[in-house]
Amino acid sequence: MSKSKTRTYSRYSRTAATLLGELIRTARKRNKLTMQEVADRAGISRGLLQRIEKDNLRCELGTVLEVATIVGVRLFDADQSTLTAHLHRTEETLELLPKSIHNKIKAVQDDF
Amino acid sequence: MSKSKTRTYSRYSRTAATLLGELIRTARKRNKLTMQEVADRAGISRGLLQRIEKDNLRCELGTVLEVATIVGVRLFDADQSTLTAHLHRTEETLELLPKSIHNKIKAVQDDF
DNA sequence: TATTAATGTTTTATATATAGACCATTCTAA
DNA sequence: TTAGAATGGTCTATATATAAAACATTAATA
Repeated sequence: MSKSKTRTYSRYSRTAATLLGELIRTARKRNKLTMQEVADRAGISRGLLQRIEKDNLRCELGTVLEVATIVGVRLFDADQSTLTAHLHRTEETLELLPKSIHNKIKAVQDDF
Repeated sequence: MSKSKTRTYSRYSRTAATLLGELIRTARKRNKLTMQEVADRAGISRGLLQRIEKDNLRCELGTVLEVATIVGVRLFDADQSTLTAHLHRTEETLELLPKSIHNKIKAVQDDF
């Protein structure tokens, strides 16, 4: 259950989500696509696309990514091959890092 | 209901989600943070963070953004002020575009 | 202006993500 | 090596996102 009703998001997350939604809407219009058309291609309802282009924090990441891909908005500003290469490098880096983190001292570092 | 059980995602979306998850995991380890610690800060369960760092297509966009922010992964590779500026520009662009798209000819353009 | 399509919005039933508990396994530090 | 902690995975109840339909409003084109 939890108090998920009161879940809040940081300002950065909210701004990022709003920007992503508006980028999607702009790209859709640039491509002269109807909301219904994009929704059909993405396999989602028009209502959901509505929310994605507005306050899209409470949507599945997968559907947002799918819609973004359809209208041509690239999350990482990179094409498939670049993305794959980036992925490989990240996996190599991950190999070098410890499998698990052990924290004896509960260091509170709210520096972000 | 729909056939959501069979929902599929494009390769680009899957790669992007995997990359995002691994970037989060890498950043978390770099910051010497336990999964439990990050989950607590984000206000989510450890199990959900597990999925976010793995196959995170079926998670809320908001929680993914929140976790990314906490460990220092920036979706748009930009800080708050840059993001806000970008948002304003996008909104100005949106103003110039037509409010609605009218498509008489159902042009099928699967060029992405 | 009139007509038609696109968009905005609400409601309800349903599918599904999430929390939380639990247990197994793997890793780290002593 | 071993003890404790972190991680991986499963299960169930619940909260919530989603689809679909309906209707109102707004905008585009003839």
